[in-house]
Amino acid sequence: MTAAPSQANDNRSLVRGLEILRAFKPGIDVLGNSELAERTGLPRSTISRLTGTLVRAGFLQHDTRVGGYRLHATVLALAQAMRSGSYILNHAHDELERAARKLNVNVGLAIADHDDMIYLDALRFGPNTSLRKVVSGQRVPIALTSLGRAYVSTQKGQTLQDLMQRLKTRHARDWHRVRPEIEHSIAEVQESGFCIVSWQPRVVAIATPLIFEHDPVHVLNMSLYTDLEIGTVKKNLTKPLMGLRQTVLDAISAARLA
Amino acid sequence: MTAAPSQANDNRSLVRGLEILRAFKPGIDVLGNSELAERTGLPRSTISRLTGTLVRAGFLQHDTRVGGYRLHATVLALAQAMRSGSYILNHAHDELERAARKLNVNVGLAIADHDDMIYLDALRFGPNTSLRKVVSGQRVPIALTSLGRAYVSTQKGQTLQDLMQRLKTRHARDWHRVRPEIEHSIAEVQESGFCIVSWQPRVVAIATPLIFEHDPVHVLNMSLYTDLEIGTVKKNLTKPLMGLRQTVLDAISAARLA
DNA sequence: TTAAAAGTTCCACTCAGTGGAACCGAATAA
DNA sequence: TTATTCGGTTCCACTGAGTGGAACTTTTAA
Repeated sequence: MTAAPSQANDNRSLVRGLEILRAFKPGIDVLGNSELAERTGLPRSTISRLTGTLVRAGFLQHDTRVGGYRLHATVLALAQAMRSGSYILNHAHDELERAARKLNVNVGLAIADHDDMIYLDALRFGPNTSLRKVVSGQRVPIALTSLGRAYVSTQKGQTLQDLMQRLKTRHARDWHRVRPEIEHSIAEVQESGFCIVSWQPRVVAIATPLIFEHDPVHVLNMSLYTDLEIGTVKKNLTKPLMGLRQTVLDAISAARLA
Repeated sequence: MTAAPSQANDNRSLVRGLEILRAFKPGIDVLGNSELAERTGLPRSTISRLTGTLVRAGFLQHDTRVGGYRLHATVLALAQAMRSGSYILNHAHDELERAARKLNVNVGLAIADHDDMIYLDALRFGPNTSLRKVVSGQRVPIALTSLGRAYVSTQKGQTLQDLMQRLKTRHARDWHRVRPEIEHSIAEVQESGFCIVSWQPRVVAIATPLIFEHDPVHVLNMSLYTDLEIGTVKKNLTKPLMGLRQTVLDAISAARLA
């Protein structure tokens, strides 16, 4: 998994504790001490002590049924704090929702983390179009998604080199295929401001970066299940996406003046 | 704020790092190093090192505009992992949603943390009844809410003593008023399985605890904005709440057999 | 019952982390 | 302009917090 870049003069125990937390992902709900020891490569005694601390601090809970740890609700409170503090998200949300409803497509806003993009907000429509589900916090790989590639296109110089290097090591197996795709997307963005990717069958996604002076790059996307040709989707979604992009940018710069 | 119970042989740096993260809450979006130093009582140099590590680990981001730190999207991913791993939440959610829609009231599921309850799930109806908002991760005080008091009613012996002590120190100022209220709620739950509280004007809430063998106590609640007398609300919501409670319990024990 | 696995506790060693002080740089005041 | 304050980082000598191997305990599996 994501090779921990840990280095420099980082606080060792803190990094290790956070590493333990990050070992939990959707699908990996419960982890025992020895499992954690395996994953992190740390001695069992060390893990035992750290998990103890994490439990007392309210970040993990012990599930006696299965004899392992789970994330505790404290992380929900943190997430809530994060979301409520992101003014970009706050000012964009209503517009995203409006667009999603109107066009009946999935609309998302994401930000980069390591070699993933993380959704800050995602409005999803299932097969039954009226059902709406809001997902945030989901990770998707930078290298394979429109979201991620739109992000890559905003990077340059050494940062870009480093990023590409990370992507290469993560997708070593099929880098020969992925790399030109990424480069194609970059060109696409530079030319027209967005890129289109279909990384899962029947799902087509289109994304455009939002660049702010003092904030990290955000990326906006739309996606849908469809049998249509990618070209047709492009024709249909380009204007809405770029329109939404402008709306969001306006809303935010307007909010800046208050 | 919540007096850190830190003690035992906890890993010091880890506790401190987590403490920094927990310093962010809704309304406190940005914190600089010196502000953090003040809040935590740690020397500035120590804070500086820890925040550095937290940034490199992806839990904080530096906002150059205001010269401070914000929580980073990694915590969203953690929250997502936590939610998707909570089988109680997963099996309850659809039922909560159904009930909320049908009755047009707010429905929530929460769990205890220190002297707060944290919503795992909360389906909210604004003044315009069709608008639905899903909030999770919100904290509400145990001592003042139906949610919290229903939780207190499930504790006993030393655990209860400790909890009450914590509540007392937190609400020292009006403990003389709060304490009998809590005790009233406890009696209410023991007698009829739920309690009713109105801790904000025009908001009445009713809550009932869900107890599982190997899992922490969860609490289910319903609430609404109303001008009705509390007795009327009680009459209207008791059956729905206890019904929902049973439905959820059934759904979960059914899921256990799979 | 025995064997294996998971978890905790112990303890001597040592280096990771600490925090005071000095230093830097930006913003504000004079 | 220069002085001052404030927030932040870096330095460094000190030391006890944290480490990890080994021993021990508990649980699970066979």
